[in-house]
Amino acid sequence: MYRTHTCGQLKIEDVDKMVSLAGWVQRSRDLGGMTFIDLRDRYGITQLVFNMETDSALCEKARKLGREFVIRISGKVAERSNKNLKIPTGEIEIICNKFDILNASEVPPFTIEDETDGGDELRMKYRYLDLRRSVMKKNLELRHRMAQEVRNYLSKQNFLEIETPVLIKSTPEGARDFVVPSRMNPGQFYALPQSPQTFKQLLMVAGYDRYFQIVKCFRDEDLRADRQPEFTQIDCEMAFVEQDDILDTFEGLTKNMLSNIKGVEITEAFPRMSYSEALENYGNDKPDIRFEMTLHEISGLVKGKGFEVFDSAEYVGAICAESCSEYSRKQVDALTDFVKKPQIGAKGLVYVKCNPDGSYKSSVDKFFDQDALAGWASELGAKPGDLLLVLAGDKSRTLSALSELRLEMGRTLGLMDKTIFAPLWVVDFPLLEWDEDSRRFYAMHHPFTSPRPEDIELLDSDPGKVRANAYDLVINGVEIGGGSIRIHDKALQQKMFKTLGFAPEEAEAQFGFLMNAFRFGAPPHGGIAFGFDRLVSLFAGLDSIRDVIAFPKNNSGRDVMIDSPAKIEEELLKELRLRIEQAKA
RNA sequence: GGUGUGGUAGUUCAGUUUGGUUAGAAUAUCGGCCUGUCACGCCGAGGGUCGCGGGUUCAAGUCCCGUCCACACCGCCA
Repeated sequence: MYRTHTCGQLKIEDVDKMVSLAGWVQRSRDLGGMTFIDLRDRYGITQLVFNMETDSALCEKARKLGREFVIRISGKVAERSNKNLKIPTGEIEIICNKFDILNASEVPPFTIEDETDGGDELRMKYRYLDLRRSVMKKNLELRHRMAQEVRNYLSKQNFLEIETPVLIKSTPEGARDFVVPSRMNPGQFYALPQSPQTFKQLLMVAGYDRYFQIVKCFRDEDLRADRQPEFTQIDCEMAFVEQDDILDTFEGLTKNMLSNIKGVEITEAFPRMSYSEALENYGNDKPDIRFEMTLHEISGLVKGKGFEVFDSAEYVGAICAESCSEYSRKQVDALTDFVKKPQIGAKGLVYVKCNPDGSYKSSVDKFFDQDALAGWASELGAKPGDLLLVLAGDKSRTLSALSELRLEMGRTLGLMDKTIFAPLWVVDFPLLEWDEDSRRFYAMHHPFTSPRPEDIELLDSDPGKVRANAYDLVINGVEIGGGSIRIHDKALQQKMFKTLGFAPEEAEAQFGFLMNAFRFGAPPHGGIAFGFDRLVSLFAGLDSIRDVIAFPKNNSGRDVMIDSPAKIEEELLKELRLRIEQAKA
């Protein structure tokens, strides 16, 4: 037996017990006459003590132990004369009488501490060392507990966890697929699922009316801090339900998780906001409602005063930053630079300082008198001491720039408290999105999303106006999940494919399996999927999902630890009947 | 595909604006001293392809061009 206890286990009650422990040398403090060693395992840290007077040979040996050596020790638990109340085992130490080095360690390339000196790249390359740090351990423990909580909650609600295949087929629409060549079927490829979408719908047809799965999904698109090529979803589907049934069920799940994991009790119902409301008031479809500072259109108030920028703009909108009227020239310039960044894309920024004395000072005083500016302030509900920030231009770009500006101000003013959770449902998404490049409509959610019944007739006349039975769960400005009521009728599904520009044969070839299933009694159904990595990182208070994934990939989709993706043997290519076309020099 | 930031000791960074002596700090490592430390302390030492390639110059970490890598973002992500 390697050990009798773990390094987080022994307490003052265990004094005088003879124990053995195994773990890693976290740090040693060599005082000459005696040496202390912190021994670490998954469960904690226990201090070992070696004394020259008691056993000089053993103590000498202990002095030579380096960081991250794996050792096994035995000794007697003793009460410390100087207690360390900062750690759970700080009242005791082990007076060692024997130890073995199970494995020595080279000096690690970075320190294994909460505040490590290692940069991201190095931590990724030696991920197994990074994961030894207790902050990373906490993240993975949180992830585990959250997964358990999901399984418990949904199982109690009669959901069945059913696995779906990973080798499936590529379909048009949506993200790029990762593909896997088939050796037994030369020239043909499997695709990895972007989500188990069609399979869970087929499970509904099969009568498994409540399905869930914590499942890997794959999308071959460019990455971000919150996007990995492979990521995990809490994927669900329910039959014989309407939108409210799904929202209620997953609102329950979310509240339960917040309560049991974070100790955050939310008693009232999550607010529901339409997609168009979200755009008008927040400038995007995933509003962070931890703070107000909503967008206000003031086009009507500003036109026709001879200020060309406003007169020629499709949309003029503003936000009100509370208590910022004392902003210096430098601070306003910094905000102007912020909105003029290419990613934001505004041409400039107009400000109005609502001075504490009730007067107004703006960058457009030449065109607007005090009364006009007072009118703007009143529209935005601004008080003396506030600062109005105004952007103008074409509507969609200006809304999104105002949204970015609002978030920037929220960050600056400290309004984004990570311990507050502000969830809401965004509903009534458009069914379709026009794409200018390919001159056709695309499904905003996916091609199986049901239009709202009252909008179905618009499918022929004005497809862009059709609203979908689709919904997103947004928490603190992060899109945590989304779903929809699906089409369960063959004719409507065919009509949908037609609107998306699929020829009937094409639709049949790509999605015939689903439409065939709809011929045999498909129940009304719908579902939702939560981004599990995002949910965990939100609960952990992190901005990147990489720290809640044991072995993530970098910005370019590479795993720098195992160095993948990588070339494969010529022999293997041959077997797969694949030839690599060399990139042009 | 694009925009921005960065790449200097094992590591994290300063130094680059304005080219000029032997490229610094912290931390880690190694050696010495130290019997109650817990981020131990004190003394000392070693440690550099300034990402890579080219150019300008008497002289390049510093200026110019190219390139690679990392990170953040835009496009993209049903």
